[in-house]
Amino acid sequence: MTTDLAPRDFAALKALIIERAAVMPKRLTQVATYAVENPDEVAFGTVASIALSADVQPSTLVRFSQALGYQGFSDLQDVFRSRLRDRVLNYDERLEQLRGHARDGSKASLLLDGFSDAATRSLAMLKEKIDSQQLEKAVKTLADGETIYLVGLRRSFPITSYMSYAFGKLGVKNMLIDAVGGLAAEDISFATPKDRILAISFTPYASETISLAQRAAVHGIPIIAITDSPFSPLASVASLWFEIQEANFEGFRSMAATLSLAMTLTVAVAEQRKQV
Amino acid sequence: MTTDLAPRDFAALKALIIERAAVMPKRLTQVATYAVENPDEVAFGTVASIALSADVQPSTLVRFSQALGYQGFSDLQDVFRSRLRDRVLNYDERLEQLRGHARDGSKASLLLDGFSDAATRSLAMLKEKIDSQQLEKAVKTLADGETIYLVGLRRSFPITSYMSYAFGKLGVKNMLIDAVGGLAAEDISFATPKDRILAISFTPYASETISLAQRAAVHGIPIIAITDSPFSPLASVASLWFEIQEANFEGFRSMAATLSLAMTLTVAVAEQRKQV
DNA sequence: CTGCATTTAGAATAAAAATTCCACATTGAC
DNA sequence: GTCAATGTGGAATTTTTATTCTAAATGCAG
Repeated sequence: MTTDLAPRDFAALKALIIERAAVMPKRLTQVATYAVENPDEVAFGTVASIALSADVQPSTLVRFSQALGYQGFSDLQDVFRSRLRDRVLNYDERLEQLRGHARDGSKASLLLDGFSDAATRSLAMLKEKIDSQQLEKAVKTLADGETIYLVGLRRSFPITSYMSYAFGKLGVKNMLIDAVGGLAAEDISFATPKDRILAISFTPYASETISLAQRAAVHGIPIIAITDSPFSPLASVASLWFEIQEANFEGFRSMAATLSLAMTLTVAVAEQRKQV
Repeated sequence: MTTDLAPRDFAALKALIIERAAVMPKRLTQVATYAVENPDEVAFGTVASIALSADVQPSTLVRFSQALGYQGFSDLQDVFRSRLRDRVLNYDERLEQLRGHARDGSKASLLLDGFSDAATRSLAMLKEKIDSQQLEKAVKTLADGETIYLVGLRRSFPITSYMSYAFGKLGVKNMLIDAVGGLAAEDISFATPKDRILAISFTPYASETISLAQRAAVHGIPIIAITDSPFSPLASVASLWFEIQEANFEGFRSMAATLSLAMTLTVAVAEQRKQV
């Protein structure tokens, strides 16, 4: 029984099990059937619990694993777990792969690959995370107001500045808050509960953004926030917030997902206003 | 420590963690954040592996679990595992949900899909179009200079403003040219052939960007350009230029590819400068 | 049926994991 | 600054879990 078999990914393992099941002794066939039909159980269970539920002895599971070329049951279980893990992301491996490329390609094109890869990943996550009802609600809230104040500094500033530009083109009254000359606080002091605030901030949260949002919340101005964690100080003051996790590469976070969401909000709000 | 808390389903648990995180001691907050951000890791890992990756002691994980009303870590882990188990079972359900979405035709989520699709497409094209040698050359040119002037208005301004921010963080001398107070022309008049210009412009080309670039070209200042066509007025004055075609949706062009290229240039230039 | 090889059950053992405990550190009230 | 209360790190302990081993059972060729 050589160990040169033992696939590391679930699809290959499943194929192997099905193929080998036919020529295995009785109890091992039983395990094979059980494993293919209850992969979740195999992924999460213990040797004892699976043995019980598949109606075999614990040792049979170990023998089964070894018959397939694995070192023991735990080894085989890893593959079953990877199936559940990979569904979402598996990016360390891909990053490693990217590093591998480094040798042939130039340093800069490696970076380009990395950054666009991170962006693609971010976009994929975005689709999964954003709830359409919440999105709808945010659009309505923003469209119902008068002036939309756009608050975002540092890394988030490109986003708000884009929104300001697009809103301008689309005829939506807005005010871009920037820190030039420390005027931020004054700019926003004109805001009333009829207005709306769109605040964007990611770790490490810019203190100006946070304090601005807090002040606005006290005055009863509705805040829509885009941030990266439920623990963000923005989440607690916002009337509604979106969580966006941007993939990062070499410590630089993508902005692709945030930008897509920002464009969506911008266009949707403009269209909503037109209809009224 | 009453046990009347301790939710059995993941959604409730997540909500509880988020709520309680604020009033928990330091290390427990740390675990809370980690758990919310890495639910897969918590589902699959062992106390030891999770502790390592969350940078706490194993015992902290147990204390955390108990603080939430669970008997121990294993008890809490069960709930994290249920999330992955359910996801597989809910597969059909989710598909149904998706169909539902289509029917109610949430306008905003259609937009979101459209914009993120466009972004993904742009990124795919980017990888094909950019030549690594040219990229390398652009990096070298920019890194060799003194001050890098970043020129981009309107739709391109978010890009240059991001670069300016990132260059600042990375210690690369740069000057962001914006149109505030019409100072653009003056700002750039200080530039010498030792400096570099990075100009970004897409149709319809902002006239200020073009004229600025032309003036700089006359003074012999090397220009690296990012634009969308060989016929762009930027292409003819630049010493080296990249063509980027951004996919668009409803007339709004993505910026994902441009941004990825911008990040690449930024980081690559900073690294190059460090080496010298 | 007899003898040999393979398979199996179940207990024994080894390994790994979770949990507890306690000394030390930190925080906040006075 | 001192004290008490609370929180923390790390080792010790307990529990759970995987693996190995052996005797018995089963199947199969002759």
